[in-house]
Amino acid sequence: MKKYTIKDIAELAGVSKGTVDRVIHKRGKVSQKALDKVTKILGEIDYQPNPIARNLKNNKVYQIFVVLPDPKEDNFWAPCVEGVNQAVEEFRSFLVDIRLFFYKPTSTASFKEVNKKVLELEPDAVLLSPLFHKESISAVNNYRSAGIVVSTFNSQIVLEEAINYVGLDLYQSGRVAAKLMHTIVPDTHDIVICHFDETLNNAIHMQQKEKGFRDYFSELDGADYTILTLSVDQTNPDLSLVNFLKSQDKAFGFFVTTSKSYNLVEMLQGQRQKNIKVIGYDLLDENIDLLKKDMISFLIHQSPRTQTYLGLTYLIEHFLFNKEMPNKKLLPIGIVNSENLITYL
Amino acid sequence: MKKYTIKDIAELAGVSKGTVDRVIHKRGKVSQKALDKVTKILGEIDYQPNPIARNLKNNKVYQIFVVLPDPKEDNFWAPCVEGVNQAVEEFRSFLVDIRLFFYKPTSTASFKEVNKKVLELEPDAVLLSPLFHKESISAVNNYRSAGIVVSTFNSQIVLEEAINYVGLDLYQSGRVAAKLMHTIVPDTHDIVICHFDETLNNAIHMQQKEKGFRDYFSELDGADYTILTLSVDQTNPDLSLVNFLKSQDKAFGFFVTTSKSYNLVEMLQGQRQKNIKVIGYDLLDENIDLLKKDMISFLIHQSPRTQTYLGLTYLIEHFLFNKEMPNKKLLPIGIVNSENLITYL
DNA sequence: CCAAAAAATGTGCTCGAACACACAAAAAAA
DNA sequence: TTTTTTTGTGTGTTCGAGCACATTTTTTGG
Repeated sequence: MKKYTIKDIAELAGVSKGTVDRVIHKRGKVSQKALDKVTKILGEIDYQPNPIARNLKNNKVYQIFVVLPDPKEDNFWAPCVEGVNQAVEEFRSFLVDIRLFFYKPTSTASFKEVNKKVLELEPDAVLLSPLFHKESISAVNNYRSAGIVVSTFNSQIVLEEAINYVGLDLYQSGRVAAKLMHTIVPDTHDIVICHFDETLNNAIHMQQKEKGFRDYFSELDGADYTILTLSVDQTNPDLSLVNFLKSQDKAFGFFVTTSKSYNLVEMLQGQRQKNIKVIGYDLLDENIDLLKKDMISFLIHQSPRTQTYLGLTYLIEHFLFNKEMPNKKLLPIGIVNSENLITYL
Repeated sequence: MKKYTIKDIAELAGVSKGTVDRVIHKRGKVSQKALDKVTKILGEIDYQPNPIARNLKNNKVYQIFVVLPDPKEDNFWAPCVEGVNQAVEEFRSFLVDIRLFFYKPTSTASFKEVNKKVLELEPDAVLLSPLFHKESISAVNNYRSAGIVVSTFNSQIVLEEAINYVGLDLYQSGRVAAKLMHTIVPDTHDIVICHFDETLNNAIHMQQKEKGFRDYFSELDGADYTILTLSVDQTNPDLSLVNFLKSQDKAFGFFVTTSKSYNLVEMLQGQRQKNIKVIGYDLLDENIDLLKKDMISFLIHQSPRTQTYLGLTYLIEHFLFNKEMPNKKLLPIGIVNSENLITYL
């Protein structure tokens, strides 16, 4: 349990702490004889440099910038800001400077602009929500060539070199929804996958979720579900399919791939159909309300707050304490009903 | 964003750092004039002592001992040990010494003995699983009068002074199970609450869960469920009620309040009754197996691994970085089905 | 009024790692 | 052999907080 210091090693090897330091950091200027002596000791004991002392001398304020959509434009991002604030609070007395940068979730131009600005400010690390796939890859590459550490959250992007990611396995979350649907809805119901979004930003998101959902049912045997896909552009809602559904007296199960379940429920609420089950994503106030009223059966929790909080924590502890960062942290896919809801808030 | 040091304050107030130190730590021996000057500056700026520098001088190896049931006796505790190991790994290079102490979950004598041993070793903190209520209170009091910090996990005990706790709200977890049962089982089914345990250690546990479960249904209107309670002593299983259930051709929903769902399924599997739904606790291998086979509908995850990991993290960061410990950390009540299972492992 | 006691204040060292710099020893050039 | 250069080694300082101890200032009592 003894913790060795550089001084201890120096004494054991019969050299000075400067020499030990040079050996450890491979700074050269060490004779073969001295190198052998120190290497021998290092092999015998388990030397762990004291990360606290190391950082003390460093005495550098690490700048970590968080880039994400403006929660005023889409409330889904509000908990992410809370997660950031929690990290700020928790590391207030440490030498870190965390700043928030918002972009418009509907504008790739805004995304580019904000990333350009952040790049010019030369932070030590960026925690990024890579909403736009192509632009994100280019942004990440820019950061990297400037020697800036990049972590991502909420949606995964694929790059040659691994990139840190904190978030859900979206494909699997689709499967989770499917399993829940299968549990609460018999195959006499038709199942509708709903894509709700202002634009097609979330295209990859939604595709991954749909794929998981459909895969689950196609792997099923002994059950015959009909599964439809419905895309709704919120700004100009094409109600034809919805109207069709309303006209039917059939029972339905809806899987909403975005946080906009409440929109679907709104659209359907004129017609009081009893045999409708809705499964969606995210604990927005509007969704919570409907979950409590049993008009939504389950919500899948993407833990937005935890995503930014954890992402930041990993970065901070990496810089301050030389801790290793997991390069992929997949969060538990939370199934939320009206009763475990409060434990997630 | 500027981080002030004692030296900064000393210069601003026109005194020496020694005087500032005496003011901050209220060590006295300071004139009214100097005190006023320093207090004024302290009021103007936001001084946060650098926790890293503080701890450097301290240079103390903190001993934190974990007391929990032997996982060899009850496999439920194995993930707790993993959580401990994760914390050990993560803080390897810090000045902490974490040790495990096991007691027999069936023996209060063993519990007492282990706690006595730990008390004599005088650690700085103890993370305790307070399985036996009365004995736990006495153990906690002993630790406290010896100036040892105590945190608890997995089950809550009530004391005059608040005690740190990391774990589930068990009452609420009962309600979650009830909501799930209500979602998947119509009121033509009878519902059976099953208490499985070797001894009655878990009495409080199970009572809290049962209360939550029953409360949910009694608050329900427009549905008429019949709810029975079945206690099974595993060492000498009284099968009378089980036999009764088998003889019936009715459909049932079972809520198992312990991790022993697999025992129930075992007992019932002779009679292939289709209309049986089981909801239980904990991701034991046996339960996981049945969850995948759809013979258990949902498992409630108590996050044993996270409980010890978080409990330790709080203690370590409290000692090393003067971070505040939340005195009650209620973890999310995880609803697990066959698809989100892997995200919890 | 002055010495002694008491109170107030400042200085200096420690913790461990990191690195600059000074110095010493060996090797190369004169 | 002497003077440079090169290479190797050790010493000393820094970071910020905390506390022991030395020093200065003020107060008290004879």
